[in-house]
Amino acid sequence: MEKVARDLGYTPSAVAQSLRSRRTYTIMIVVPDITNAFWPVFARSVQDVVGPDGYHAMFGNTDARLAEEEAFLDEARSRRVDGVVFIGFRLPASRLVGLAESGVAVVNLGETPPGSRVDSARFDDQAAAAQATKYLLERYGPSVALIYGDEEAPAGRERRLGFEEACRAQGTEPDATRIVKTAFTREGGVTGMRRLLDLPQPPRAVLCANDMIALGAIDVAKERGLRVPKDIAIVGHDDIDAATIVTPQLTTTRTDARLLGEQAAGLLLSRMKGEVDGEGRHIVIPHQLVVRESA
Amino acid sequence: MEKVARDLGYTPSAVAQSLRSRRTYTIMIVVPDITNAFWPVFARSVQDVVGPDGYHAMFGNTDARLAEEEAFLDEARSRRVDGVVFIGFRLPASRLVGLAESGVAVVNLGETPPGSRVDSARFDDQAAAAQATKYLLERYGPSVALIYGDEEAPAGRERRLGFEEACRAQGTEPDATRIVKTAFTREGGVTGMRRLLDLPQPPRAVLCANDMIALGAIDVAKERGLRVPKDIAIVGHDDIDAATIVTPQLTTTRTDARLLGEQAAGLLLSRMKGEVDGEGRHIVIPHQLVVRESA
DNA sequence: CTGTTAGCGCCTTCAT
DNA sequence: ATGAAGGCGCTAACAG
Repeated sequence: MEKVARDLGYTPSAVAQSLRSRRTYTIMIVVPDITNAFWPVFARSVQDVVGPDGYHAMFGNTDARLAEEEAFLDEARSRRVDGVVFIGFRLPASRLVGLAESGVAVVNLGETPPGSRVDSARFDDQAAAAQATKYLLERYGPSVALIYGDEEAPAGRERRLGFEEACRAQGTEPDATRIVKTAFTREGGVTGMRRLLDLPQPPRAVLCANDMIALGAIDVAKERGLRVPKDIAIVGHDDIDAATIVTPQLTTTRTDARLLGEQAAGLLLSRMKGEVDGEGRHIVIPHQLVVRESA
Repeated sequence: MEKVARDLGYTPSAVAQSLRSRRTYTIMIVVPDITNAFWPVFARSVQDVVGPDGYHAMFGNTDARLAEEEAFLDEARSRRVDGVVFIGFRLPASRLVGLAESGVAVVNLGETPPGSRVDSARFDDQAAAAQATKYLLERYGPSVALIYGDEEAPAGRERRLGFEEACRAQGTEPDATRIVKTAFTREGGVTGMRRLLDLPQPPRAVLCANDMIALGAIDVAKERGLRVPKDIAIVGHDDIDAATIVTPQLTTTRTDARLLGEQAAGLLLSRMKGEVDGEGRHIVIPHQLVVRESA
């Protein structure tokens, strides 16, 4: 009977099943841009963890825009997904509380208000930036600069804070003209580095808030005939594949996207399976300064 | 009334709507590995095209394995998705016919049997490889080699065919010892290049079946103190971001992932919206040899 | 124009 | 053991 049906090409409707069972076996992963090398690795690793339990993933690209962040959260609600992995650049994490309250598993990739049912997994970007800055200060002296992107984004703000924290810890008040805000892209790195090198007293070392910026900074150094790190040292953040492809290979902070994904997915899964039901759990993933050639 | 409901936090259930309307506004994108730089760009561009019409995307990573390719197709059936974008490495394209027949919009990223309702968008990999090989032959003489990956994969086979076609067209019978099969990865490029350089008569120029292989090949050339392209010329395929990050910048065939995505999504969308209903349409996307520094 | 009803496909419950 | 019924939440069709 069942066999006959299956031979006839019958497949049970997951949507009817979902309506009845109130489970969709669907999660939604909302990231700024799947095109940025970090996120595919992250997404893949989340999928690899939840897949064996029958969960499949939908993706949202917000481009770090508020409207998109809200739209995907609404979509997640509407579609009755079982879980959401979210990283908000504009939307306060508090906006996730309601979703979580309504029974969907929510993992936020960033600082998260305690006391809710929202889980979180994140890196301590401020500490990472502080560590990298300290490394630069000790090795190349007080003439350090920062190129970073979007101030609104937690990643941007935290890394700037870490940079300033490390400067102050060494007794150097961070110099505003040496903190350049552009964009988290290679092009942003080009712009930022040009601005720094055009200063009356260019810096000896530059912390870039991510590897793409660092790549652009290296482009400019080469273009001006400067040797890295001999004339100017450059540090990135993320450790994307390109970090070992570029010459000189990039010294950078490794934030392991795969590990973040596994941890986030673990939190999500345990909640979706009902193994956990209380208050949010919060994981900080360790980072690591990888010293290569550029500083 | 409706306003009150919405203020109370009510959101219509998309799953009930789907059951009723028989439309899920969901598409499934099945690729080998979202972690390979080409696919995020492709996926993003598909999403950007279908998103405005309310469609959202699920992703499947097959790792080019038959079981996964089948599993995701089954999942697509079961979930009653409105459309599928599929690239099969193991599964014959004919397996898509049934799905398409049952009313879901299907776009195959590869050669596709005519006479079905399956649409397709693809590059002509054979022609691309032939063109790149011809360039190498004209510029560096008959001593050319090929490093490629998976023979089962259409991309692998077609590129090898193109290489051989171009050799024969120049009157050189392709030399089997100079056709190395490894894997479509940087590591595969390392392995392949070592094998070629250890030959009694190493080649003067190497066609790599993708950029990752070419990156590995460049690693080996550097490690052995060979200058690229002075001592050995290297050409890639894909034009990933890393192609302009590596030194020397890679000469490669650009296959525009964004364009492929837009075209595929266009085909998909027109069918999902019922604007088209007949036999499959087939698009071949133009490629382009981008000459940079490595050859 | 507002209100009721039936059924999308499934699964759990209850009855036979 | 097999079978029938009800309802998950929605919307199209129909009635008042």
